[in-house]
Amino acid sequence: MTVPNPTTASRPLPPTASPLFLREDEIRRGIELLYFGYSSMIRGADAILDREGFGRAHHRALYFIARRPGLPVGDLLRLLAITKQSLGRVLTELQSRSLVEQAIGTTDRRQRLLRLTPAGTALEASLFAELETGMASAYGEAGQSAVTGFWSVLIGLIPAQDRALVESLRQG
Amino acid sequence: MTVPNPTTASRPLPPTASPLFLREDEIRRGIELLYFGYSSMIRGADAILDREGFGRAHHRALYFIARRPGLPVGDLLRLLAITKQSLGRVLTELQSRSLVEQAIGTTDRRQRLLRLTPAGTALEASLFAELETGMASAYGEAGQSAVTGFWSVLIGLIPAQDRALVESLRQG
DNA sequence: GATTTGGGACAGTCATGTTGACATATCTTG
DNA sequence: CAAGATATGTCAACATGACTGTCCCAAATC
Repeated sequence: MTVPNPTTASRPLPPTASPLFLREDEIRRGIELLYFGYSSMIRGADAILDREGFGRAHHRALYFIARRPGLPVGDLLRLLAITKQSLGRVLTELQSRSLVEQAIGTTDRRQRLLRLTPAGTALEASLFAELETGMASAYGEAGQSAVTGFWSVLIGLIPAQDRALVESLRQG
Repeated sequence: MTVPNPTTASRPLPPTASPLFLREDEIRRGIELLYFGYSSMIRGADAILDREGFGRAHHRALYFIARRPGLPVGDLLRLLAITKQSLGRVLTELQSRSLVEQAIGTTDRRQRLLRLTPAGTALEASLFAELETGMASAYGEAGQSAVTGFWSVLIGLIPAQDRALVESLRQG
């Protein structure tokens, strides 16, 4: 723990409480806004998913395959941080609905490279549009420098050894 | 929809694609960092929850009761945005483990006002410490102005009619 | 007195995660 | 080339935390 231990409730208001108290409130505010912001962002896509008979797990798979066409199964597994069995069920469903297809890896023939079919691309685009609506208006309200701060705090939340994985998604 | 519809993949690189393309990448970066940042933040508490035989639903209930001692069940329901039945099970478990207790409402005797027992306070404090570790170091790395931006983008993600609920948690 | 509201409880279902074991194809290395 | 490591898929069994729908009681409000 890099910080002294502030207990939560009924602190008896010591004379010098103010900075520590404010800090805890700032931490709690971050926790809460992150929780509600995240929940709000994904809520928009849920109606589409329901209509299609899918859940959030399907959405996450579609999202990352859209983002990185040709993604091997193992990479997707590491991104989602779930077990092979959980992912397997989701991928089987997406493939049986012809939203995702596989190709044998070129350099490593053990790999199955995932990509969206045209139907999958269309569904992912409609899901993305839902998220985008909220995110774009939040960016617009907050302004560019706020967006930079938003990113940098979130990056700081990700353990150092996981950051490369996230950065690997970036545009290129 | 407040924005034109940018489709995701295989856009045939029109001459003026660059600004739109960059914007989509910025939106996707926000989506991804929010997903990974949120996941990273809560992952720390999971080990404690496992050890106690609880799940994230219990954590969320403990968190909000700690944050607003004397919270009525209905308010907690609105914060968590789950059904009464789902919350009921969680509260029953927390009460049977003597972490949460109820009192009859003073102004409205139908209400059940929730608060943590000393044991509940201790557990919540240990869970909070896990979240705090990550959040405090992310704040420290990013700096105060980034934190402000972080908050303001997240607030922008929350639908206007829900913001009052979130703000009602603030310190006071 | 009638209706609404706050809370609780029942049964049943579903989505999504888990563990552990095992199979197959392919790549890498001694 | 043989042996081991890796990428993937698949099975059974299970846990959690959501859901819907229905019903109930007590207290507040009209």
